[in-house]
Amino acid sequence: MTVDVKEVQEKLSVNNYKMTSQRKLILKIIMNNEGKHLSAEEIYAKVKEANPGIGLATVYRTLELFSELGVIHQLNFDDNCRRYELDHGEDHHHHLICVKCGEITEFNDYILEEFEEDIEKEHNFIVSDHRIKFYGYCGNCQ
Amino acid sequence: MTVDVKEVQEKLSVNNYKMTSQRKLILKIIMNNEGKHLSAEEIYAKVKEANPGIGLATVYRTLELFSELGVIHQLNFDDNCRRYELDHGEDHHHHLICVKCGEITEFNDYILEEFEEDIEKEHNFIVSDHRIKFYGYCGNCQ
DNA sequence: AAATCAATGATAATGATTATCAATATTATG
DNA sequence: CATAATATTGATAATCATTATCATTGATTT
Ligand SMILES: [Mn+2]
Ligand SMILES: [Mn+2]
Ligand SMILES: [Zn+2]
Ligand SMILES: [Zn+2]
Repeated sequence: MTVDVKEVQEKLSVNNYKMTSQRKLILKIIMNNEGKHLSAEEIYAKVKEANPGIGLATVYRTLELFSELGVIHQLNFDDNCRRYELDHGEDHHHHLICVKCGEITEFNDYILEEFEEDIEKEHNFIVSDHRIKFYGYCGNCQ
Repeated sequence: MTVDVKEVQEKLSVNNYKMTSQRKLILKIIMNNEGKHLSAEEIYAKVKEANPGIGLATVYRTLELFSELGVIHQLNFDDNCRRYELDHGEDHHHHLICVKCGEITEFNDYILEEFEEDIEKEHNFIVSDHRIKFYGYCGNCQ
């Protein structure tokens, strides 16, 4: 379930998109910063280090495109900007959010299988994805 | 765990805030629209019906205040505005989000108790709250 | 090479939220 | 009661993340 450039290239071409140098760079930035949950602006800053000519609009467009293709997905940590991380499909994780310092910790998801089935039956709803956030106090902030 | 006006009045006065007519009206709008997950603008529209003189800023301020006091909490359904609902403390619920039509369905939360304990031990994190969203297809959209 | 289509960069526009500030209401004080 | 002090409000301006626009550039096809 690890994402690699080749796989994304495939996804792009299947959908008649091209792997441009800008898109490749943005992808690499995201891959090299797993667990950092970068925002568009933060990605833009890093992207400019490698290619100062790149435009902010391209970053936003690429993030939108990668989201559509399921390469990445958006996160919301209540800090009024969207954040992004690679979409690892099945073996995904969720987040602990420290309400004091804002630190984000990841934890693996493994418990919701049977719960999903209950939900599907009880509400006639076909679950395709889910997201869990725990709020509380990290080690430093207790 | 049902929220009522008197209780909120108490919370306000304990923290040296006053229950003004505007605040009471906004609270009632939210209480009379349980399950609707109104945004600030939507609340503003309903508030104006009863009191056309009220300002949008007051709505935002009041929502902020109520959030701080734990009377309500924010929701994010990925539609680029914040939505609000009463905070029922312990007996809370979570949301199913139809990715096709956007319908929101509520479901009760009862499974995460033991999971929380695991999390707390494994990550040295004291959980105070959590939020779950399931994405998928509602009955109409399957 | 010319024509066609996709992608980009610069920049303007949008829209939700926040900040400002003068006016008004409420409470405390003499 | 009158007045000072404080809290709240409404109007409006500012902010800032995100989107839209559009001319330019790059790639692909004929
Ligand atoms: Mn993560
Ligand atoms: Mn709800
Ligand atoms: Zn912390
Ligand atoms: Zn639906």
